[in-house]
Amino acid sequence: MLTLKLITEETERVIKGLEKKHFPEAKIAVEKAIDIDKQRRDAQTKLDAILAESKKYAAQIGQLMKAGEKEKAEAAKAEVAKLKSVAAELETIKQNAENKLTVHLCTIPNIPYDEVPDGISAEDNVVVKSSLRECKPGDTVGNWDTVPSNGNAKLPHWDLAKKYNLIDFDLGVKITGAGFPVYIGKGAQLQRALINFFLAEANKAGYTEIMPPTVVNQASGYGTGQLPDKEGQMYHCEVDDLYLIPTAEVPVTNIYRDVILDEKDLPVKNCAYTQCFRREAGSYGKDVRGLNRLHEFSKIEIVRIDKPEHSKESHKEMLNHVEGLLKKLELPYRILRLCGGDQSFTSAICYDFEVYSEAQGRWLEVSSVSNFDTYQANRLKCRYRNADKKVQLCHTLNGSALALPRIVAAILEDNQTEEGIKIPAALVPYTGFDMIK
RNA sequence: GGAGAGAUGCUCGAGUGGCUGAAGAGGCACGCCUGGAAAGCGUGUAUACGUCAAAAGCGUAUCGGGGGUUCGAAUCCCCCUCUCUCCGCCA
Repeated sequence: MLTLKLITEETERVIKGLEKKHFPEAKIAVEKAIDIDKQRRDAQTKLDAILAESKKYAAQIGQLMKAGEKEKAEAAKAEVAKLKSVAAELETIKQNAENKLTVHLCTIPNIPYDEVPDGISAEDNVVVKSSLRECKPGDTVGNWDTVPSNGNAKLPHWDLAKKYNLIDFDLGVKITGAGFPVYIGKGAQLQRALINFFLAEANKAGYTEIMPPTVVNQASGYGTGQLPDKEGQMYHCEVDDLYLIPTAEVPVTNIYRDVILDEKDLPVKNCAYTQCFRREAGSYGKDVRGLNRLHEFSKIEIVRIDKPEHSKESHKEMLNHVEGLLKKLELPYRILRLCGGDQSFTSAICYDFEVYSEAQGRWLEVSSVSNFDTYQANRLKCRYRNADKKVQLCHTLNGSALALPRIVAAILEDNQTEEGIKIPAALVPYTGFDMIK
């Protein structure tokens, strides 16, 4: 959530930012936050004064009792009793205001950086780079050319998966349900190879590998912002009140919940492979066929915690890392800078990576690399002590590097030949085979 | 799952109702001392919120979390969480 300091000190900038994100009634929301905060502070100021007074009485009573002045002590007790009833009232007001404020702040999204382009929908996202052609300023998803055919990509991956017996979607339905595919033989090996490849690349780039739990408690869900609003998107184990993680971001970022880091420990660079679970309630149709949208999938996530003045540099490094992966996999890709309206609730700036699937005739999103500025850290209470010993909020960043299913889809579709499916050279040391026949 | 013990600051550890945000030790930082270092000596060493234009200062809260008793709680009571020991079960 946004800090109150930012909202009260830079109100206009916050409102403008929210408008860029096409958040409805930005001004009202901001004013409401300021108003509740004022109620909160008023209550605390009054409450503190009363508590201070009753503390003084309490100390006096102690002295009087020792001195044996019972009557005076009783009189003081009566005074405290009066103060206490007022204090209880103020305490309730303060608590209510605090709760209301937190709930309200959770409904206000992060504000975008200046570099974030204006725009409402995915059509307005700016294409900043592509492996297919030079990009000019002003290139957007909406005015992007159609991709020329490479001539050999005919079958979509769900047909290829069947043809080469790599993935059995029906078997997944039998065992669990739609969206839980069963990977078989070389299909399974390809998964394992990709996981190892992505982890090895991340390790090379200096990320510390973490293997976290894939089930988390409520506090963690709140920490990274999945709760309360995206509750319906997570699988919930009700008996134990635990949630299956939708991304490794949740457990890995929550390592730093309620933590004060030392400046010398920054940037923190972690990576993690986990299975990810998403209910994807309400998404059906052709866009979700095959591997395009699953309830369970594998993903390698990179997470960084950094000091504010270095986070943009960190973000750049993450973008380069992800781009490097796509280059090594020889997949046609493009990088989008998301516009204000299409950006996620919590990010200050976000780049999406898409790979082109010729057989499907569409771009598939394979990674999102975001800088959350202090938005997530504020909720997490992830802070660091700077050189002046002052405690301040960190910046948090994360990105997929990478999510497997759509990468698998693209590898299968884009590399299909008469002889079989060619495995990208960089991956062969990990698969142990260079063709799927 | 059953029985018992416990949870105090960066760490260890004292504290069973009254200036205790918390003794003492260690660590760390800074200063003195030294040719340099060690030792020694001195000083400092939580967070949040409020107040203030701001800093200083001051106020309030916090001894696993929540609630209660009391004029007053780290200390007493209740609930929860976690850790340890023993038993049971088990990859």
